[in-house]
Amino acid sequence: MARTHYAAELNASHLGKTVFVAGWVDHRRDHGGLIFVDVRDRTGLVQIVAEPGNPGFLELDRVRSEYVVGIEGVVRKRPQGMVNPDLASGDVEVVPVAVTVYSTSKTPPFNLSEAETVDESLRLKYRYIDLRRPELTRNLILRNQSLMAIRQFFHRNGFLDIETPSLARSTPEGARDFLVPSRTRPGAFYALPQSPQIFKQLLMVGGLDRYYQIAKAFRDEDLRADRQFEFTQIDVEMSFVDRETILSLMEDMLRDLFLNVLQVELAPFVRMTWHEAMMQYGSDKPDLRAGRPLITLTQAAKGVSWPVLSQARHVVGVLLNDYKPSRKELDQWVAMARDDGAEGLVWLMHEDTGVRCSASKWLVPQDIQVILDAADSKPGDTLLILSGEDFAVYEIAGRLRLSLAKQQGRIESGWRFLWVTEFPLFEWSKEENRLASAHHPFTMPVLADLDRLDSDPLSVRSQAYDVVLNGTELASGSLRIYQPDIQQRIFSALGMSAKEAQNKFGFLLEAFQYGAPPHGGIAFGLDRLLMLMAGTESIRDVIAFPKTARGNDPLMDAPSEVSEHQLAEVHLSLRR
RNA sequence: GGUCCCGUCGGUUAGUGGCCUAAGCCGCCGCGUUGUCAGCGCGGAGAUCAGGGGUUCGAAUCCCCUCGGGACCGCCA
Repeated sequence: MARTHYAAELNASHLGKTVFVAGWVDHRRDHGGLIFVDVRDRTGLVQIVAEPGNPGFLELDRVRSEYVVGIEGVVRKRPQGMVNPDLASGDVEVVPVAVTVYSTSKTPPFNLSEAETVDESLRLKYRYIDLRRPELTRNLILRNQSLMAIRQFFHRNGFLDIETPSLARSTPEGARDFLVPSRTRPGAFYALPQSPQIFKQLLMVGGLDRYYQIAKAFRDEDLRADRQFEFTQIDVEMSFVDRETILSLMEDMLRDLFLNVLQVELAPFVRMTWHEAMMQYGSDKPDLRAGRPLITLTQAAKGVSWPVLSQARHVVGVLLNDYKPSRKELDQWVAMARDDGAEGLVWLMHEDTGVRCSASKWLVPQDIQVILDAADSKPGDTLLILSGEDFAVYEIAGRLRLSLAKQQGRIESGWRFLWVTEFPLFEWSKEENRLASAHHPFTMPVLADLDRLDSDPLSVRSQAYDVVLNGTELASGSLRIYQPDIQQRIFSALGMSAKEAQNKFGFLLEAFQYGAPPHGGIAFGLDRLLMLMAGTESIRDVIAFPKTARGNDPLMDAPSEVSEHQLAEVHLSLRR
């Protein structure tokens, strides 16, 4: 006999029907003459009840937690007062006609009901048990619903789902590659793609026009709560479009996703340039939920008598509306700012009767008034001020703003999406002592900035954009370079000789000589997006079989050693 | 590569130099229980205190190393 209903589907509409439910024993309650068994499947629970003389009584008497059972039985209404409002099927129960025990189970290594507190590596080792928990089951169902909605959206909009290789070529720039030794070409290696970036650009040259893929990407960098070695991207590329078309389409995609899966209507996304984001939030991924933006006080401070403020190139304020901190908190914040690299932190407590200020020795009342006015501070507010020569004071102020909001529970709820645009094209790599691409080397510069490519490359803006949600970077994209000459100039700005560029990206430069369309795209971190949608703290909660923070898989015990024979086949020997 | 935290019955916690023959709760096993749903009652089993080395009359407890786990910094175009 086969399953006729899922557990949580059963309700008063099935009264009197004979059904077949199957699943795992969640819990057994034995009253001697009366046995209750909760059967669990991926939808939830249903209660089975049997009295002595019931044809399934002896089987139900011997089942234990996590046994696998199939129950044919009749749905009946629970007696008066015995309804369980916490269960979807709580109005009814099933009286067995026949009970089959398919599998027994050893005592589970941890209690499913208190798994939240159990060491995660143990749960990963027994992931197949952990997955039976409603929370994880729900996350994987959410993942499936999301994938379906996303695929349908792209299908409706004329995109082609095209697969790209997992065995690719190692490329310079970017993250550390996962290498795969070649058997057929001794001493050579494939690399697992850090993203399908180059392939999707070649698809545009190939005329496929609108491409998307739910693709695995691989980066051999240290893991974090929101980072795994391998992760899933929603990868998109389009030809013959302007930036606006891409941004509004992707906004539609997310709106469609949230409406379909979470029944949430998203507000239009906020837009700001990278420069605005840095000035207002000290971050390229602002969390708009964490209170008001930073306040630039540089101009106002010019007039005060204290050189620490008046002479500083940057003076930034964090205003806490209607908050009166304790002395201990103030000291803690000063220490926090110092630890973060600030030279100091000045605080002003704006009270009805006057102002208390940590720098009252140096600031006359008139100075203080000028600053409070510039910050639009009202009595009851507290103003924190950082100053310095380096633009980094904005970043320090931004982190302070965020951690204070968290500390004080001032993070608002909601889905605060925004676009950050016009990122710098380059950033300075201290490690390699050269320019590096901020996004990737195929990003189109703002053409008006191109004449500064040699004289002031760090000021060159790019036509790149990010989607940010609640302080998390969800997606990154750009219009791409499709002109070989511009691409060559970028490579050389990155310190790559023409010969080197030819050697590493010759195939791409060559492709662009055979008719490259203008194109651009974006890639979303699907796991992070799902993590936020599921309301969890780690992307491991939305991945069926994740790895630990050190990149181990406790379930398969990967990575593992391999035999000498296997090594020899791929022409490797281990260094001692 | 770095900083910090953690490792005690199957799970989760207590124990921070002698009172530890290592305690509680959940789970497990046995008996009893006809309306439970975190079932209840009674009884029982279960721990070389992650591993190794050291200090000490004496170590779960202090020190060192290794292994494993977590968070963060670096890194993640």
